[in-house]
Amino acid sequence: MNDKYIVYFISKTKKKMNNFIEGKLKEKALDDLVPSYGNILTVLYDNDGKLSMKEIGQLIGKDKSTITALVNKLSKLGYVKKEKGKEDKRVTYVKITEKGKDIEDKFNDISKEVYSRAYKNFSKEEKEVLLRLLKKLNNNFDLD
Amino acid sequence: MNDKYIVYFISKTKKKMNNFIEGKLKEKALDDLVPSYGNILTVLYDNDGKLSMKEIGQLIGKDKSTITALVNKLSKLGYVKKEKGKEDKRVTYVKITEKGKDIEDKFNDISKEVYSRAYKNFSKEEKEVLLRLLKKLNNNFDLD
DNA sequence: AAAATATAGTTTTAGGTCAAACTATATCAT
DNA sequence: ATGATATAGTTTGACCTAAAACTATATTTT
Repeated sequence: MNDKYIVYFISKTKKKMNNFIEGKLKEKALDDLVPSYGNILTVLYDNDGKLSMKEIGQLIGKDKSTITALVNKLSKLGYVKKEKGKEDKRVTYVKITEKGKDIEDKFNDISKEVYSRAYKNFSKEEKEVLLRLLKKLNNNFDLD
Repeated sequence: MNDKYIVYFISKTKKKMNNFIEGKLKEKALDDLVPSYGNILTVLYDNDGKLSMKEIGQLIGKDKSTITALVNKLSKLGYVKKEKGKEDKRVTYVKITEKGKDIEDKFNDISKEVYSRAYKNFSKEEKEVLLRLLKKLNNNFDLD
């Protein structure tokens, strides 16, 4: 087993996690949603149902133009709505709708399923080590 | 630090690795290439410069239609050429060209830079643990 | 041997993602 | 205060990726 597999495994794992989440969304009849939309709903749930476009981008780590595309889609589907800021008119706030709130439980279930699948057969210690080393790996690519 | 960050970190790390490789490709004046093309060249270098489309797909973990697109691009750029199989006419072989061979050294350099950056400040033991746990994580998403 | 099935690859179509150029608004410098 | 700069978002265009439908060839079944 060679060092070079790190890139391969990261990439492969990411794809598998995504596929897993997609499958769960289908199971729960949320088939108009895909994982990236889920990310946005999740950060909204975690932040009183309201965030600016920029904040969403920072929280889910995607480019602002991507956020525009995703939020517009989510808005068209009725899960969120956009609202111009009153103090600062450059800002656009994204607010969760009733329809969006209605599926929060399903999302939490999926989250739990993802993490329990991910950490199957992991001891508490292994979980901590993996997360610590992964964070370190991630930080290594920040230098200059 | 919460369990749920595992998905975020995997995803973030993947993107950063990709950006890093892209930067290196630009540095070395290989700006007509992007990381996914690099993967194909790398597996060709590792396999006597000749593989079928299907084998490439299995080795780099991408769908066959993606392989068609990438190999066609690489072929248009002159780094590889396609050749119909003689025994089995369904098979298409991809062979590396002289131009493709010429940049092998640069690729190996980039590989080394990626791994040494990834494992900066990692002890030998930490490397092994990370790879082992990552592999386990990856396998967990295979179950049924 | 003919029909059914499997396999390799391509085409089509669609979606996520980002960089760059752009618009609108806000803040800063002088 | 006004011109320069910064910031929030959008638009456009490009690329990677994959699913589904399709073509061509090979293998298996009967």
